[in-house]
Amino acid sequence: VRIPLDGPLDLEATLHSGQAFRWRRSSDGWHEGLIEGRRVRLRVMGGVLEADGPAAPSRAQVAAYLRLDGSHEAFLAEVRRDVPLEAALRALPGLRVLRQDPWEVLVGFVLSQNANQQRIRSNLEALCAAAGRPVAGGGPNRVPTPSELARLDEADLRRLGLGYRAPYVHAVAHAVRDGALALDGLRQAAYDEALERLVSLPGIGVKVADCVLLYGLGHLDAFPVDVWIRRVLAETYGRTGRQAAPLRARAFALKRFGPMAGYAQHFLFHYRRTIGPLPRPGRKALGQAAASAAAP
DNA sequence: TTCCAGGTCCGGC
DNA sequence: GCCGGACCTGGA
Repeated sequence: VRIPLDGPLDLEATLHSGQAFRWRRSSDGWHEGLIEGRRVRLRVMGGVLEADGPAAPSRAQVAAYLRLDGSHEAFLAEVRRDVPLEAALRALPGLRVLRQDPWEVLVGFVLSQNANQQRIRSNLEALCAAAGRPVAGGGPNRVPTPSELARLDEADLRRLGLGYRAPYVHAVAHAVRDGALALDGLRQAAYDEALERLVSLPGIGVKVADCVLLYGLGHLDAFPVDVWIRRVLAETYGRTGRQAAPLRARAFALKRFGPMAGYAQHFLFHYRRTIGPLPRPGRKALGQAAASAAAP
């Protein structure tokens, strides 16, 4: 499949910025992974996205996953920009927030607590190898469904190297399998209600829930606050302590960036992780408290 | 060897 | 409500 692109698409940044954990770089700029459980490799050449493989996902599935449907441009058009965000958007022109399967995102981010990207990946692959179905064309298995994952007990999960996350994964698999948590139902739910439902599960706090909402459930107003965003809030916006607590941070972000603040978060996050501290807004643009806190 | 990694839970103020 | 410590494990 060949899909002509309207604007820049940076697969390297998009697929390896910590929103998805299973993509692998292969030779010549190709990235290999699964979309909708189908094996595919992707690359961008001369303004065209190439997606191929023997049983590759459809054009529509690829386009939806990468937001080649105008939703990325809608973000660019509608987001409110300040100096730091403008710098991040300019430095990362091809970065996008993927539209992923919420179940896969949920499992990935439950594994993410107190871990690094490499460990998250290795744990996730271990789960897929142990409980997921094989894929046509070989390669890594699909992410196990809730029922498939629920067949492993806590001891099994610990043997796979999940550590203390084992009971969390076990509980989450059972909750989704048994319908105690209906993920797809959370798409239409209001942010507050969806957050409350997710956080009620063991091992899911506000940070993980926000990631599931943003990366998997289309709640672009979810604003995950992790250590990197905490750094941005402190260094760039002079917000520390209570001012950086998730609830207040989200309110601040929505006011500053608008209803797609979560999408903007991914740019701030990736910039801070891969490039460094963001430029600071002019004093006038900061809130009064922040401006006085930032003063010498 | 020691420390840290995209957090969450639990107990004490 | 807020603050601090423990928590599996693998890699630097």
